[in-house]
Amino acid sequence: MDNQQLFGSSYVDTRFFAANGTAQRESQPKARRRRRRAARCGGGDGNGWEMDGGGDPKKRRLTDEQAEMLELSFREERKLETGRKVYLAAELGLDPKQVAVWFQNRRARHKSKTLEQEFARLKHAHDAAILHKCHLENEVLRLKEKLRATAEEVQRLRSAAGIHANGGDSAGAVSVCGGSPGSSFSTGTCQQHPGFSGADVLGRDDDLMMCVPEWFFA
DNA sequence: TTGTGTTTTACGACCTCC
DNA sequence: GGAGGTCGTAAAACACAA
Repeated sequence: MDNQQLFGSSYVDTRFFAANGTAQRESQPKARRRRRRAARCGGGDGNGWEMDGGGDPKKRRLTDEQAEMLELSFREERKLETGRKVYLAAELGLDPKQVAVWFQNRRARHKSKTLEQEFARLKHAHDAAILHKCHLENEVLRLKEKLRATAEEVQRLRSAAGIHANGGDSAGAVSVCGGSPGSSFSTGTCQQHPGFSGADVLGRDDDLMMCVPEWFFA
């Protein structure tokens, strides 16, 4: 049967038929499944229906051709107006209700697949964002360590030169925490080291104190 | 052969639009 | 009110491993 004749020019884009030979099915297992079924059933019961051993007539499997034509029509237009439904039903030897149900189920499958793809895309973006965050946190730690070493070096040089802190200039001073490494970057009590201002390079002291993740102190 | 998981067909309930 | 939509679900059809 000629495809153009089957659907009418108003319902089917001939591009789909042109691609029909290589049209990719949704998945390989489905194609394999249909092939095996066709081989077993010998292509149906002669009325365009495939029923296994007198199965429930209310649950009739569509033939490959019927399914394929419905698929092509679906790709043309996902909504099913009355005219097209009646036309497809007549041409395929189906009940219009079956055509409607097939389209409903097909839309559901399409939506499910779309959601799956969207989920995968968002998950990929999320994972990438997490990775980037980790890199940034590592960079912060590296810079903080560098700052601490520099401050210690300054303190050492001052001590060597006999300069002692007098607490005069607190504005813009860099906080260097004494004691254990655990308290080095905490917001706990800190000594002020006047005369050294890293604020122009590193920003306000508070910013430095806020960037360290909690797990660093665990 | 059978148990199990997946896909397809069908239906009912409910919603929206004309 | 009727037609067609989505959503959730049942059950048949099917594939496949054990």
